[in-house]
Amino acid sequence: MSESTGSSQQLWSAPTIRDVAAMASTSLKTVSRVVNDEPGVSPELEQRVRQAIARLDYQPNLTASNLRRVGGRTRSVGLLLSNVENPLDNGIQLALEAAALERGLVVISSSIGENAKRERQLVDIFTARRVDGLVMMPAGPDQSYLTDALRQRMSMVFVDRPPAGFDADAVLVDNRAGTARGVAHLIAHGHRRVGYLGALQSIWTAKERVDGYLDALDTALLAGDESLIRLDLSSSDDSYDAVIRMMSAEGPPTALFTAQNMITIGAIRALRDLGLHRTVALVCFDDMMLFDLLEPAITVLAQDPWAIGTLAAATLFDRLDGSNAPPATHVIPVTLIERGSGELPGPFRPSVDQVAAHRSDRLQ
Amino acid sequence: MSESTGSSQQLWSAPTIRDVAAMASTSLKTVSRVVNDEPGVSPELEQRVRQAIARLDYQPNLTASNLRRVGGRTRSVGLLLSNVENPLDNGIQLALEAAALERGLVVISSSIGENAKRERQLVDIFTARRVDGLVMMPAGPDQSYLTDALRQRMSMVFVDRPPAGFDADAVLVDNRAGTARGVAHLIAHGHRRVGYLGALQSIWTAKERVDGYLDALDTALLAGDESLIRLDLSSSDDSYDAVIRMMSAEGPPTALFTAQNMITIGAIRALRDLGLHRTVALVCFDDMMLFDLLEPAITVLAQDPWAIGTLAAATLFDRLDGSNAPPATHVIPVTLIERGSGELPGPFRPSVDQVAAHRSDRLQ
DNA sequence: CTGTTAGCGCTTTCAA
DNA sequence: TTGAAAGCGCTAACAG
Repeated sequence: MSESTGSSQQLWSAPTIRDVAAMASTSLKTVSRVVNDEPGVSPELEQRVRQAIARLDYQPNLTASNLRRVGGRTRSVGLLLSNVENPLDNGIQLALEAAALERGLVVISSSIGENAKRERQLVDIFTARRVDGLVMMPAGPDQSYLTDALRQRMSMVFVDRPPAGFDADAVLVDNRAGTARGVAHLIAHGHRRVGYLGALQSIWTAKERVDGYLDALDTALLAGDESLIRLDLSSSDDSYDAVIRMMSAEGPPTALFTAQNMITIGAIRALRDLGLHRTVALVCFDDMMLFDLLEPAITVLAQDPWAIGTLAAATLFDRLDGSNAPPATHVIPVTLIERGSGELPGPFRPSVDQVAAHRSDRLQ
Repeated sequence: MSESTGSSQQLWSAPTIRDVAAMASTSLKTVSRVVNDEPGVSPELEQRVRQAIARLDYQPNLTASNLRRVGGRTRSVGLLLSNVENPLDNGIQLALEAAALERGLVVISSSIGENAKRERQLVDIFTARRVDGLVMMPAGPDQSYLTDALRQRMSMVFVDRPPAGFDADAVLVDNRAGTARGVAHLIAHGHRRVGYLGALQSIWTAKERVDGYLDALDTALLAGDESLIRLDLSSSDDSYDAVIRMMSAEGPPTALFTAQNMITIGAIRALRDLGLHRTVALVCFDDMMLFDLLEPAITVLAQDPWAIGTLAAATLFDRLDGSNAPPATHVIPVTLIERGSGELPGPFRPSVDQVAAHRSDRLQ
């Protein structure tokens, strides 16, 4: 341990376990025992060691200890999200951090965006740091670059989107059934022309949701109409434009389903500007703060980020504890929250049957 | 490198640099050179080594390499936020992650909440992991547990709140002046009784903001009124109750200033329920998505999380690069965004002078 | 109870 | 251009 000459920090080095041992006039191993609360150190010696630790302001170097420790675990887990500014991602991060802290793990996180290359780059970085486990929301179309060999050293759990070309645990949401229910809700309220505004089709959830929309049309024996479907919207501005155009065209929809929160915001703006927000019904995938304070308040299919994050953490920890069960996929339900925008009536008065059918569906 | 027997992952170990050297029939050091792009390896040998790396799916162990490397940097930075679900925290995290990635650093993050004990616990955890730098939003009232010795090894930058009892770089926001400007805005619009709803006084920003409120009253030669001030609100429900009570009491305010986003949400709900949202003016600290879509739209003092995070990152990197300048505090301005709720007129018609004064103030 | 020796995976130093 | 040896800070295995 050398003193700083006062210039840059590199010149100063942290006290090591040797410095402590020297100051306490004992051996390296004894200090190690004290630091790790291992038994077999006399109270007097322990006292001396603790004093030396305090005096030197010694902090054990966890990365060095992990190197030799059995199993070589770093007690860290990686988290690869799409975008920390998204409420779903936040909730998952918060839940994982809470679960990890309880277990003495730290979370290393980074945002991928929707970029396959960056996904691989970040997986490499995390692998090089030897995280014990990885929770990820994959961006790329294919995860076959992940190998079984890698899985041996790093447990992996996918959230929100399943892996492709690689078999692993996943915690998903019932995008398809949820969307179908939301669209059925609009149909039950008398709508026959329901517009659909979807996100980038490269995203798995986006594809599932369109399928759910088509399912609902099928179930109601309604024909799909190309002019009512706009996909690959990547911002609220995209969505704004799409809604303006769709509502201004021939045979506009009487209701809209927006498949993601940024798209929803653009749609709300557009409906306002057209003066149609109290006329055209709206159901959205993803809840957001303040949706309940808009007029009309927004009817949504709400996901449960905390549940997703908590289940992902539990699944990961099972693997870390040595579970060898075959990979499983967990699906978390979404909740339809009726607030007004989705209950604006359509031109076809709902029959008692339809409403009843819808009600019983909801109870299920 | 031993094969797995198929049970648990601990039995399998990752290929090491030795395995690669053996397979390429060369020495350890040569492989190291190839991995680190050091010069002095013949093309043929390099080729052999790269093949072995690919065949073994070798990934260098970064933590092991950092152990011996000069300076001993782990190329990681810690981020301690208050709450990842807060938009300000998100923005800072996103900006820091982006800056860190560009520099080849990873970000280890965790949320403190408003708990001083947890703050220290997390600082210890990050110290033990030898992060090169730390960006933190302190929760506790005192950071004197941080030492100069520690600073030598771990650069520190505080965001949103300054450290107490320890001198370090900080990136703050002009909470006091910003709040004063927001309150002056209400006064200029004819209000004399402005209610104030504030967060936990244990939080530095909360204290600054009350002071700003009092400053504005002083400047306008208005007397403060205890019944118009509610502090230590910790949730939107708290805020809701406080507003209901304040508006139902004798001599209610004609305008409100809410000092934080959750408090704002409670206040908006309360005003709605009282049917006063088009009557009582409202200016808020912190912007949120959808504030512009409420009726009336919400006038806010907006912070710039990206600017805060980017500046914090730049400041931290300066230190990592060896800067020894005395610690500096940077203050980022807030922006008043007029949207309607803050421009609802009060009982005292503004004089031309007042409006003019206010306008020129805004230009500054 | 205490200490010694070896070695984790890698970089450094220095010699060939 | 290449490699052997030493050692980063710590724990494991095995002595005393």
